[in-house]
Amino acid sequence: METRELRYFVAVAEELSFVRAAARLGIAQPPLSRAISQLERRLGVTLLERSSRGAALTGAGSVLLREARAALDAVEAAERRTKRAAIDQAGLVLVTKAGASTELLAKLLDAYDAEPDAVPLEVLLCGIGEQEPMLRDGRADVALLHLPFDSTAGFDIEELGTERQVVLLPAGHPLTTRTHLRVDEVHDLTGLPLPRWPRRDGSYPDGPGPQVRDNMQLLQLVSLGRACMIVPESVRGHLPEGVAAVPVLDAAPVTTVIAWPPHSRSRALAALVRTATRL
Amino acid sequence: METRELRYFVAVAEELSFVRAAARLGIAQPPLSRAISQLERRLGVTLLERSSRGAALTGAGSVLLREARAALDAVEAAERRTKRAAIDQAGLVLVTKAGASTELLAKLLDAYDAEPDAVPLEVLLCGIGEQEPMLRDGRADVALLHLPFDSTAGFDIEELGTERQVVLLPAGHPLTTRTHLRVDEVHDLTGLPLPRWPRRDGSYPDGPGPQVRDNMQLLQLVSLGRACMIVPESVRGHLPEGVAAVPVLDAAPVTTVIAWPPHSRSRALAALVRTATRL
DNA sequence: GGGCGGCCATACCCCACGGGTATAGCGTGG
DNA sequence: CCACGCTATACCCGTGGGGTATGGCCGCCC
Repeated sequence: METRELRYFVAVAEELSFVRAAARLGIAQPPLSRAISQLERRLGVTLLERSSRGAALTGAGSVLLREARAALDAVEAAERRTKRAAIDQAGLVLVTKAGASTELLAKLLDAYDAEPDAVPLEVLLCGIGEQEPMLRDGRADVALLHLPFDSTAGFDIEELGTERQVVLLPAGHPLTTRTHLRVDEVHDLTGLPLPRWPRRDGSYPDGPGPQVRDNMQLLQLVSLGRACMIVPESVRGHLPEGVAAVPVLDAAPVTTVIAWPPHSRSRALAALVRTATRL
Repeated sequence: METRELRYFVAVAEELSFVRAAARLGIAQPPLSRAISQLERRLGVTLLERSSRGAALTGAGSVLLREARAALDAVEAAERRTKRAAIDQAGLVLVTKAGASTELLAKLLDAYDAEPDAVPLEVLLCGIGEQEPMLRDGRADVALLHLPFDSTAGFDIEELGTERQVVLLPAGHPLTTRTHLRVDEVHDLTGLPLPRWPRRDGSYPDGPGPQVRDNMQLLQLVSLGRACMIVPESVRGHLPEGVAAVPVLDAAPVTTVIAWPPHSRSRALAALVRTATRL
């Protein structure tokens, strides 16, 4: 199988339409139909059920969609990492969620700068759930992830620390006088729904609660009395006016891990991980 | 980058010769030279230093070799898993080292057969270090690995158990009267060297000790008084005549894990893992 | 030191295949 | 029942991947 075939199939499988997929790929529809037919014939497998109103994935097609995405990520990573390896002063790219583990990140950057074989370290702050694909397709070399929110599937990891969670409430809310809360008490807060975060495709789940895209929005909504949110304890250091935090004793503790693609052989990465685990 | 280009590059990088690589690929040498040149030009990176006596990898070339192997494994896995998904009665393929964890494996097979959503389970016994590539390129769905010998890099795992290690000695050897030994005592056994196992490419490391390829050879050599070997405790149940086992207290304990490729969505696999962890 | 052999690059040719246009077949909905 | 939208088929063209022949370069051996 050639990567071109995989790209074509992924386009069709995602669009569920040969016409739209062809447009997205910048080619005409007939060659695309032919390419997919050839792929099916070579594999000896039916990947799509065609109808006069589009296409639907078969079971094998769903498998190939998942596997093809992974394979294309690997190819893309190969290209990116090779290009970067050719640059003399190539540093490391560290990616983490904006606003998370700021304390830890600052300490890590400081400590790493003091290391003997440190290289330039580029810090990339991204949104929810974007770190994993970046690590997988080579846009980043290393990430700070937060269990149980992020998946570490397929990466090497080291745990850096665990913290309890707190609920962010508007200052002056009755519950801010409490020394601690339970999860079910937080869910029962009428008038203070949990916000809705975007899914990977950018759409929002249904339900009550305001739609938020980043931590600034979240903090503002909390201070306005429109939402509450359970977050790791470490954000307490950077709370704006109008937002209070109360520990939630039975919320799942959050573990911060440093993650990198398996089989890495970079000295610089090893030094960074070593530094992180010694913090 | 197309997989054809990656296959070509891997061949050249492994052979360090355009002529031999072309022969291996079944094409003529000039098209291969051209393909690699095109790849380098498109990447804007020099991958190989040519000389009149062959080729040598640059730094970027080594990176691409590693990454290309991973990417090709992913593509191959995509193809294999898609084909298997199209077969109705596709079962699971479990791979483990021949002669290891026999006890555990037997229990697992029994227990899994009793599961409600069990599927046909094919057991593949392979040699040292072959499980990881098989899992990575889709020849197997799940593996029993043994830490710290096998690498679990890039896989999802669950621990199944830990056991101490014993040293296998010829029956009648003076040390067989001891109730336990230390690692340094085993290494000092003159006349009973540790055997040499093949590396991934099939060659053997230098040093004393007989060359062995599998457990049968090993046991025979031990019973002949030509070698000793530190192995997990569970092999004690299947020792032939002429081989004795003595616990080695400070040898690293061996952890058996069940491992599978990340992002699996198979019910059957989930059931197998669940069964294994409940043993 | 010169001829020789092995290796990679260049030059040139050919055809297979990827891509384009035109159009047919077909199911659906107004 | 027709019109629309989707996929499949037919046919053409050009690129580029593969082949052979050959040249240049370097180390080796006589």
